[in-house]
Amino acid sequence: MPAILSNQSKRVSVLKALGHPTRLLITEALMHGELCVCDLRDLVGDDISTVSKHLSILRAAGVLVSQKRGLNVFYSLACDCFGEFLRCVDQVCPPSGSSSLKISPPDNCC
Amino acid sequence: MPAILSNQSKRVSVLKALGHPTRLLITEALMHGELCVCDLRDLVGDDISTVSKHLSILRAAGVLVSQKRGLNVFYSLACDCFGEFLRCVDQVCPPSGSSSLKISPPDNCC
DNA sequence: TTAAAACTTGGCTAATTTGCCAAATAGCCA
DNA sequence: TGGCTATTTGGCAAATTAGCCAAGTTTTAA
Repeated sequence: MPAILSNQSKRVSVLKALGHPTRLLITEALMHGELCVCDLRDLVGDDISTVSKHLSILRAAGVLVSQKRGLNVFYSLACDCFGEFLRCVDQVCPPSGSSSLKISPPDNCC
Repeated sequence: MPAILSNQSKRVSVLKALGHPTRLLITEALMHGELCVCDLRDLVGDDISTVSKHLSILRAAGVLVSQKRGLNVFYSLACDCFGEFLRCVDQVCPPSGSSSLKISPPDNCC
């Protein structure tokens, strides 16, 4: 991976990293504070090597940071704005109906 | 696809839909107003069937809505908050260095 | 040192996603 | 109607991603 990513590529990395159920779950869990890899493995239930790979994707995207203490590696959110971010995601939302043609002006959204 | 998606699944759909360079490009282009499929094909340069599939992913995720007028189908953002959303994405960002261990408190982020 | 625990990495197969071409559909106009 | 344009859908091969096991690394502690 190149050291310098365009702003566009950075955005895509962040979005892609978070666009996976396990990785979103992990990231949401970390809103309450740092956790080590085995805590997260217990949370998601996958093999620990799978969890570790998810974590490295999130860290490479800049969503998480890690800190090694003793035998454990603790992961935490790289910034505090993740809650607001999720609210933003929820606002980019489907209008109450389905995903069909626009009929009325966007309703409950934003 | 089930009619009712959990909030979690909806978030993942939105993030996954936007986590692709072409789809992010399309969505950003639509911040300036609606465009039809062939406008978007000219913008991204892929085959029109590829563009159409990207658009249906974005629509299924609720990011875009479409409106057919005559021969054309015009796509536009489902809500106005996409600019703010992008600002949010940019805040969930890598600290200036690389993706390594946490050394100093998160700096330029948030 | 040896062992053990906590992670990460390598390697592999299965599943998913991408993107093209060709064919189908829908709407407009002569 | 028939032809033309715009778009969607089906189907396929190539590329990417996911997730498991096994092996390697790092740190602690006996």
